[in-house]
Amino acid sequence: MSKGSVSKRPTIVDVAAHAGVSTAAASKVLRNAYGVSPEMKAKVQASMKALGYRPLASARGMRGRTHTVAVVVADLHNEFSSLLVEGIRRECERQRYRLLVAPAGSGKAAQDRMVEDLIDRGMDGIVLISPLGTDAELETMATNTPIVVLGRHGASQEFDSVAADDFAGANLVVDHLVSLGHRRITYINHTTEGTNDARLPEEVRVRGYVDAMIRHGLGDAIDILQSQWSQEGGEQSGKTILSRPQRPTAVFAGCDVAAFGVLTALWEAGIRIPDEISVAGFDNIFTTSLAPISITTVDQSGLDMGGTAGRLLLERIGGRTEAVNTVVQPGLVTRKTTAAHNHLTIDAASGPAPNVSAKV
Amino acid sequence: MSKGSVSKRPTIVDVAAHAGVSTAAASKVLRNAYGVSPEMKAKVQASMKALGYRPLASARGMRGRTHTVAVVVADLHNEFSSLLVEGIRRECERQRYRLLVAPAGSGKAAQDRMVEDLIDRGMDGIVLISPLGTDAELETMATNTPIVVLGRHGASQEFDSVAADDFAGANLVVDHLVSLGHRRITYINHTTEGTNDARLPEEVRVRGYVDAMIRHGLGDAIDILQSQWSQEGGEQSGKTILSRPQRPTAVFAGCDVAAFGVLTALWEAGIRIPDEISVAGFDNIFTTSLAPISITTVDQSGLDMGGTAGRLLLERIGGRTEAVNTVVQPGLVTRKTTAAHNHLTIDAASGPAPNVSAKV
DNA sequence: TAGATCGTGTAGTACGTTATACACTTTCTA
DNA sequence: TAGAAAGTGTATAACGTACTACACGATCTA
Repeated sequence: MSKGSVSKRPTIVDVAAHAGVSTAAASKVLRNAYGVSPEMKAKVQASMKALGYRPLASARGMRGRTHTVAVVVADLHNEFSSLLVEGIRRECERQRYRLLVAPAGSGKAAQDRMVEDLIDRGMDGIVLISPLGTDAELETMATNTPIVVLGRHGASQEFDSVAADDFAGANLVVDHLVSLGHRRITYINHTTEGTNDARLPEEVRVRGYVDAMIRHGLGDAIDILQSQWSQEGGEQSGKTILSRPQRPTAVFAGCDVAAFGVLTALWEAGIRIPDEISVAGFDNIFTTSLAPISITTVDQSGLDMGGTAGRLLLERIGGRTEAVNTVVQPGLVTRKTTAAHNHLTIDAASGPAPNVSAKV
Repeated sequence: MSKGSVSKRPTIVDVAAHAGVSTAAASKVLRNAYGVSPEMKAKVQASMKALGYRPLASARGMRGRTHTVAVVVADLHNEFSSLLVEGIRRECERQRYRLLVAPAGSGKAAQDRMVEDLIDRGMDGIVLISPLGTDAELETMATNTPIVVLGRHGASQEFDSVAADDFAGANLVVDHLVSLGHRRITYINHTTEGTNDARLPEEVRVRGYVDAMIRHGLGDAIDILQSQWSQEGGEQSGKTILSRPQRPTAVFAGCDVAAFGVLTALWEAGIRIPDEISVAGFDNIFTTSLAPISITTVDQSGLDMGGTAGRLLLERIGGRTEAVNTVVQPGLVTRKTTAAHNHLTIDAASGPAPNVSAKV
C-alpha cells in the first residue's frame, strides 16, 4: 500500500496538480460538493486513485468534518455493551463513517474527561452509553457536538436518545414469576454512591419491579437488596438471602452478571435451581444461554438499539435539528432457572420433592 | 465546563495574548520544550487554566503528536481481547495518553483499511491484536507509524511484539491430560481460509499439541479436528466427536469459546463431564470460572500482556529505535472438566461407574 | 576584554484541508 | 436580444499548532 518512508504522502495539492486542476476543484470532488462537471469529477478521481491519495483527517478536522464518531463506554467487559457497540459500528460502516470505541473507566469525572478529549480529537459526534450526569450537563455537551444517549431514560429537546423500556422489562419478569406461583420475590438492585439519577436503567428497573409487585397485590412482599451489578455483588446477595430465616422462592437480579453471582452462591450451598429457588436476570447476554446455566432473562436486542443510535447520530451530523427520543420494547426469554413454585411443598413442608430436575 | 456555543473555544493564541507572551512561548510551555523560564511557565499555565484552554488534537496532528494511540481488534465480543485492551489502557493512562479501540471486523482487508484510517486520523502509534498479513506487510506499516504486535509470534527488527508462549501453553494441557491417564486426546483447531500464517497463535498452539503428543509417545493418537474457534464451531466439533465409533477420552479446544461449544454438544447428548470425556480450553476467560462450567484452561494474564504492549508502544513513540520482542509464560488452571481416566472402565467396558460426580 | 556560549524569548512559516467569494461561460427568461 | 440565472472552475484566506531561525542580553572562557 504505502511506498515506504521515502516518498511523501500525497496531498490534495498533488492530486490537483496531477489532474491539472485547482485544489479547490479537487476538494470539491472529494467532498462531492456542488459545482463539478462529470468530466472533472472523473479526472480528479482517477488522479486520486493513481496517487493513492487519502485525505488526512487531522487536517480536515481543522475546518470540516473528520468522518469519525466515537462511543463512550465505561467498561468493555460488559457483554451487552459490546452488542450495542457492534450495532453502532455496522450502521457507521454503512454510511462510510469510522467508529472508535472510547473506554472511559468508571466514574463521572473520567467520563467527562473522555468526552472532552474526544471533542479535542475532532469527533463529528459521540454516543454515550448510560452516561452519568444531569440532563443539563448532557445538554451542554450537546450544544458543542452532536450527541446520542444510549441506555438512559427521559426525552430531551437537545439530544437524541435510545433506551429500552426497562420498566416494561422488569414487569415481564415479575409477571412471569407470579404466574408460576411465586410470591416472595427478592430483587437485586444496583446502587452507586452519590448518583441517584432517576433516568438510569437501574432506577427504572427497580421501579418496574415495585410497580408490578403492587399490581399483583404483593406490595407487602416487596424485598429489595441493595447491591452491585457484578459477579461479587451477586454472590454477596446470594449469601445474604441464604442467611435469612425465611428465604424468597424467587430472585430477580436486575442484570445477568449479578444473576451469575447469585447462582454461584446458591450452587455452592447446594440449593437446587429452580426447584427450591427460581432465578431470573436481565440483558440476555450470551453466557445466559449456555446449557448448564440457561438463565431466564430479558432480551433488549442490543444490536438494534445500537443501530438506531448510530443512525440517529449520523442524521444529526447530517443536519437534523429536532430531537428524536426512541424507546424499544424488550422481551422475556424463558429458560431453565425459573419454574412453578409449589406452595404446599415449601411453605407447609409437607409435600414430596419437586418434579423438575435441577441439573441438565 | 464549556461556556456554551456562543463563546469561541480558546486557542493557544488567546492564551498567549492573555499571558502577554508570544504564541511560540505558549506552545513551548504546552509541550514543556526547552527554553522557558520558570516565571514564564507559571504565567502561561495560569492563563491556560484561566481560559480553560485545551489543545486541539486535530491541529496538533498536522505538525506534531496527537497524544492518542489506538488498538485494532477484530471483535469486541472476545473476552480475552477486552482484557488485553484494559491492560493497554491502564498503561496509557499512566502516561497521559489516550487509547481508542478500533473494531475492525474480521478479514485482512478490513483490518488493513482500519490501520490506514487510523494513520489518517493521526494516531501516534498502533497496537495490533493478532493481525493477519505477512511480516513484510507489518514491517511496511511500522515504517510509517510505531507499531506493537500483540498475540502473534516471531521476532522482528522493525516492530515490537508481545506474545504468550502458546506452544508451552498447549504443552501444559497435554501434559496434564496425559498425567491423568488420557491417551486419545482430540484437538480442536482454528482454520481460516486463505491465511496460513505460522506465526498466528492458532498455528503455534496446534504445533504445541502435536509436539507434546509425540513427546509422550502418543504420535499415533494425534487427532486434529479442523474447525472454528466459536460457539458454533465447537458445537459442530462436539457432534462430530460423538458420531465416531471410537470416541476420545479427552478434548482439548484451542480456545475457551470453542470449549463452550464442545461442552454444549456433549451436555446435550447426556455425556457426563469429566467422567466420560474430559474437556480443556485455552485463554481462561471469566466464564470458564463459573461453578457449573468450571473449565480447565490456560491462563495468559491478558492484563500484563496488554500493559507490556502499551509500555513498548509509548517507548517507541518516545524515540526508542531497537525492536523489543517479548514472550510471556502461560499457566495451567485446573478445574472440574478434566479428571483421571480409568482405562479399564471405558476401554474394556468392564468396570463400575466413575467416582466423580459430573454436575456441581 | 574580545569572543564564545548559554539562556530566554519572538517572528513567521508550514502543515493539509475547507469554503467563501468571485470570474467566466453558457443557458434560460421575458 | 438584453438581462438574469445557472453551471463550472479558481484564487486565496482561514483553521490551531509546532518549530526552525534568529535576536538579544547575560554569563562564561582564555
